[in-house]
Amino acid sequence: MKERRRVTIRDVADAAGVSVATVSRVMSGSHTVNSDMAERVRWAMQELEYRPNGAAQGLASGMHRSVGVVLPDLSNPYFNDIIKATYVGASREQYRMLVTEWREPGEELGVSLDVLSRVDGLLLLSARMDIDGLRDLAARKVPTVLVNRVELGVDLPMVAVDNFSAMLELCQHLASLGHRRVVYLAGSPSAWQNRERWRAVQQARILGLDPVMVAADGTIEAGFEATDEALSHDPTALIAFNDLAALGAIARLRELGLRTPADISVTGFDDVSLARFADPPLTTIVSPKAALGELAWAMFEASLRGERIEQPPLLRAAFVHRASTGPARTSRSRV
Amino acid sequence: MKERRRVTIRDVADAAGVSVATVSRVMSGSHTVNSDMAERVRWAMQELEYRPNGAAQGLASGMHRSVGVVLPDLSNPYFNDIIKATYVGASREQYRMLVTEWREPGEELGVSLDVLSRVDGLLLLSARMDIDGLRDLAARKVPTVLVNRVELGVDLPMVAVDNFSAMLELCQHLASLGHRRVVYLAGSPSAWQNRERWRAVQQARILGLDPVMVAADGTIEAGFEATDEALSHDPTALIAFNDLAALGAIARLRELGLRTPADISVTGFDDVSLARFADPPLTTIVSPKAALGELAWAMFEASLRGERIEQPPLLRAAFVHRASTGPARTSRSRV
DNA sequence: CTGTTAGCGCGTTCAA
DNA sequence: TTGAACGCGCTAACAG
Repeated sequence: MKERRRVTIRDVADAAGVSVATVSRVMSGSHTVNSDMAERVRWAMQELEYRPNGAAQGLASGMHRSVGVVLPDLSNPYFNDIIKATYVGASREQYRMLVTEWREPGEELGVSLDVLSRVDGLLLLSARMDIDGLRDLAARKVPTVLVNRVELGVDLPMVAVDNFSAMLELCQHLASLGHRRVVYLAGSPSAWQNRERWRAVQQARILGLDPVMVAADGTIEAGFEATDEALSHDPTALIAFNDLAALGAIARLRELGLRTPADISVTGFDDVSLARFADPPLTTIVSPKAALGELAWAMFEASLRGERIEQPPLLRAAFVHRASTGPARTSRSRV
Repeated sequence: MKERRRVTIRDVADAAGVSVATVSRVMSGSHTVNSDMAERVRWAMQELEYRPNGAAQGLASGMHRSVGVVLPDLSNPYFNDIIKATYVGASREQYRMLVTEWREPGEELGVSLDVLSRVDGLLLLSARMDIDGLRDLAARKVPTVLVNRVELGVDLPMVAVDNFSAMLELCQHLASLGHRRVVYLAGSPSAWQNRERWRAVQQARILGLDPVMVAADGTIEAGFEATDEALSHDPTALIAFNDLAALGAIARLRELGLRTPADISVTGFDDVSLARFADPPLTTIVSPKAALGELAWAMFEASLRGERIEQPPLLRAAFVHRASTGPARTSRSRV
């Protein structure tokens, strides 16, 4: 295992007794190469343990064979399954994944642009930048797909779950259990998914629901902390923005001596892997995270090839009734 | 938002009426530049919305300003906090993060090498490749730090948690509660952390524990499914490789009508964010995931600068007693 | 089918 | 202090 200078295409060419162009050709799988010449080249590459320099390839060809993934928060486990599915697609095509989070709202566009010189395009997960930002990106004609966000009037391929219908179905479920006074534990106000879900909850007035919104932000901690304020509205059910917030809420309710669902029902959204193992198992919406990731990659790939992409329909998310919801308790003051 | 050709350093130079070299200098913060010239350049960069081409910078300077993060499984939320902390450090230094998982054991080295042509170095999270692989990497003299793995005889900086001591402390806790017959729900056999934790559990024989190992793999599902076999050994406590497996086990126990900890105690490891919100809240080990990520980045950075790195001591992980453990039930057959 | 060569965009000598 | 010119490693014409 001796130390060695980086071996370049030049070294391979010399070792094989051919030109660098030929080496480049066998790498790209060009069929216009004499087969035993190609064999010699491959042998030399093996022998020298040649690894093409990605930066050089990118600079010369304009293709980087990597995709930029931009998301709000790396620590949020919700994105894991999406990223995973995307990664599977990407690696199948020998693509690498450059992951960036932005944290500060307002940094999102900057971060995206920054990474643009090292990738062939972008996957924007749960983008929250304003429409102008999206338009800016769209105008750059760089393959970019929006995941978990739908924005009419922006010329970008997008893939998202039908949050509205799913949430409405969940509300229907609650209504049928006799719930009326409910609190929506909100996600980030600037998140499209939050707006859709809240829109559905409001729509559910026609089902008899009487919803109030309480701010949180889709983390366990936020769900935990927002619960006290939620209870001040004397609800029979808590509709959390997502599973994490729901889990946090349940933990707080337990602390307060309130039983779920006997005293109060709680619903989640997403069906993270823990949801069904929680106590009680969470009534929630199964968002097709893997499908989302796969589809996002597929659209990205199509976009790379310059194909004109037809907008796929919103992905359906299934409602699943587990044990965290039950009949509304009859209206008497809580414990 | 008109469409436009990529603006290069040339454009900036022209707009500012200077040479490209000068522009390059102000970018690198060279102090040998006339200040109003520098000002003009900065103005031109602003005006043209100039973004240096990363690939070109990488090619010219030999630095890619990005780090490769290699891990076993993107969907495992355990890594989120580590990656997050690493990312914070990296982005502070304008570094990007190229993330890759390997899935198939045996692909790890290949994946690592593959990414090496586009990054300045590697962060190997919970690496499971064999020593020869590590040595191969070490011989390449590329900045590489091992996270969650310690391997004497490999010349690579490494940072890890003191799994052994922490697990021993946890065992001490169980022993003091009168537990004797315990089952260790194992993680991946090739994971260093698993080996360390199991080693500690075995060591705990001197504390009176009588441990049996049952295969699992550190996921909720695996913990859930391994529980039945674990019970066949009639333990009073389950020591799970990590929190996820513990949570899965508890879910299964509940299904079986066994109460935690009244009928059987369960411990986790890591203290993922859900652990304290679970029912019952998990007795576990708080691994300093953020510190791990920060330290990993710091060591990587030092390694980049060519500094000789002194091996830091293992990070201490605190034991935390919550409600999933209690006195061993007196020995009578289970329900 | 193969080799020569001109860039890709930028960092970095080396003179001036 | 500044600019001209070379080279980083590779791809993609263009010749032959």
